[in-house]
Amino acid sequence: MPEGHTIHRLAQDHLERFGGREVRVSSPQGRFAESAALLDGLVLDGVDAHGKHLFLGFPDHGWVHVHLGLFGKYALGTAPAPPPTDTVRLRIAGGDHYSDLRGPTACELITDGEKLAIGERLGPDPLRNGDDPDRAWNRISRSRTTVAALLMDQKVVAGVGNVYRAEVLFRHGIDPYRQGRDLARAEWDAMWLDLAALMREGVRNNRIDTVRDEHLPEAMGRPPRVDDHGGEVYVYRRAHLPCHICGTEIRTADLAARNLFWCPECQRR
DNA sequence: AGCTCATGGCGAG
DNA sequence: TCGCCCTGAGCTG
Repeated sequence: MPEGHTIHRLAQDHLERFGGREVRVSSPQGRFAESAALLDGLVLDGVDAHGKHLFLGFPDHGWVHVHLGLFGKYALGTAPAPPPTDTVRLRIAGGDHYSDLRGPTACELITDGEKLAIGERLGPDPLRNGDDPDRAWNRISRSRTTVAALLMDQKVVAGVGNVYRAEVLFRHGIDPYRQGRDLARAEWDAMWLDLAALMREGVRNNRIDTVRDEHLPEAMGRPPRVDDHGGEVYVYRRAHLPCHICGTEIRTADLAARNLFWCPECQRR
């Protein structure tokens, strides 16, 4: 489930559970074992999240940089931690809690400078207070690339993934194939604000819900539905099903090696 | 038991 | 644009 909201939630959860505490750090799977040994017994003294990147800080040892990629998952739980299975790349344990990381694209010990460099190549993140949507607008407004591709480009906006992309375009009635330079300033400003609100709710609930109350199935006189990824959405993974608003068949296509979903009626050029 | 697919991203060409 | 890396769930047989 890793889009930006997942990472910010993980940062929050790690801070609450382990922040300011000595922690046991290990790598049952082995690929992070050397670094884990360096950190074992130290105090976790800071966390940060930017887009889909998570950073766990240790005094004088820099940061553990985690990127979940497509498959990475965290399992958080209360002590006693279960016997670690051989796919746990990173286990952190302390107090009454443990955290197991499996399948990440990145789990590496990095310096302050390396952390800064990662931040510098990322666009503004709707979940970071003070991040500036103008930086994204500068890219978008000059680009012939489709809005759908721009939204997934982490150098343009950090933290948006395939679900938020599809859903925010639907909520603003924007054809995913429109070029960035054909987007109006007001449209981008509205999408940015909406992303910030949706993703904050995503952090709170630890899932993605994008359907407005008045469009929920019950309000529309339909039975409640359970979506595959666990939230209420308009178009994501709803290929060939009727649009909740207009009944038109939701379309799907490949775009930059990812599945795109949209309603051709509600989202017109 | 084996296949396919998934909310990512990187480097080679 | 393609192939590749990471893991697990949900099929199929």
